[in-house]
Amino acid sequence: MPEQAAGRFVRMFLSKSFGYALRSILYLVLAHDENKRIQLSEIAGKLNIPRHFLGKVMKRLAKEGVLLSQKGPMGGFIINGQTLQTPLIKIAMITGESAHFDSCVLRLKKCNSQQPCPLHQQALQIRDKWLDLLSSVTVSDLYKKDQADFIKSIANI
Amino acid sequence: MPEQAAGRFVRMFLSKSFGYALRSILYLVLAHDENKRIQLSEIAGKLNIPRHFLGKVMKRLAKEGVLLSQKGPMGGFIINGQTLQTPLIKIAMITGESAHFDSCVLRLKKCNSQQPCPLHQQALQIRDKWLDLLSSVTVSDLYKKDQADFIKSIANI
DNA sequence: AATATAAAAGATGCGAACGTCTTTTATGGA
DNA sequence: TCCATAAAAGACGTTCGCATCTTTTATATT
Repeated sequence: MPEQAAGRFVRMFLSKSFGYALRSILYLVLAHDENKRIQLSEIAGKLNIPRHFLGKVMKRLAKEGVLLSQKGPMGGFIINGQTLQTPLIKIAMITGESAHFDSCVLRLKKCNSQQPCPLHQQALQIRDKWLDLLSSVTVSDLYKKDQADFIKSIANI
Repeated sequence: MPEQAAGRFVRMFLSKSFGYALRSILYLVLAHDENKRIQLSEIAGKLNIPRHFLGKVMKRLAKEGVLLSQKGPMGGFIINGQTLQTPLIKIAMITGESAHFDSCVLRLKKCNSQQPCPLHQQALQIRDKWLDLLSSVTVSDLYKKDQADFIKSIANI
């Protein structure tokens, strides 16, 4: 089973909004200059993200305290004390709007912890690994690990 | 992070079509009677699956050889020699129509094996565990493991 | 051969994630 | 105080997985 082909049939990913949010946050982190706010149009332009769509994502991030926003002339977005310490799972929760997660990965209706399907435990373990990973990794972890490659990831379209 | 809440924000599941396919196959396995074909309306009715939608799923399964179909009076669906040996990943591939899987779980555009993002390896490992599980488990494995609970899972809505 | 049956096939509709456009609100500066 | 700027907010459009309905094709029975 070629990895690329198989991946198409199993969904294990985050929303597009999540990707937009993460890349925008990293952009703000890299471009951070004390007191200088960065505007939506710059972020959307540099990262090639639909501007108005990104506006909604950024609004939610600001509302949740992951970053700061300011209206008006010289306004824009800027990181705050929380930004670097934000775990990825928080960004996922802020941007994730899909409410239809079935606890049984096989979609068997009567499957639960009391009456688990044969895959229940193994599937839960894998999902928990995934959640643990997103919970343990923060924005600063990403920023630190391999910065050179990272800047490219962000700046390039 | 409560497990149930977190699950809503991370997508790791199979399509509805997959669930319909799997449950229908298991139904055919359990209800199997030499030479007696089972009709779409019975399966859809018993499993509470939209009939016409299931028709398309079953058609694909038959076309791929996972089971047999026959038109006309006394027609219907029936398992064949392959059915029990079918790994779940095959059902996922047949029923999976989502073609938009990004190799980078963080949706970073420049992330690949040459230039991996900080989560790339860990995320791939988790995804591979998930793919391995689906590749190693066959229909007969599900059928055998805990049959009593299973029949309930299938027969109940 | 004619008929009834059941899957195959195709047209159409729905809802949610994703995306675009316009209007409103807040704010720094003239 | 007025104006320009930039985010906030909300209306509207698009796409795709999911679902429904109708028509066509194949086949067992008469």
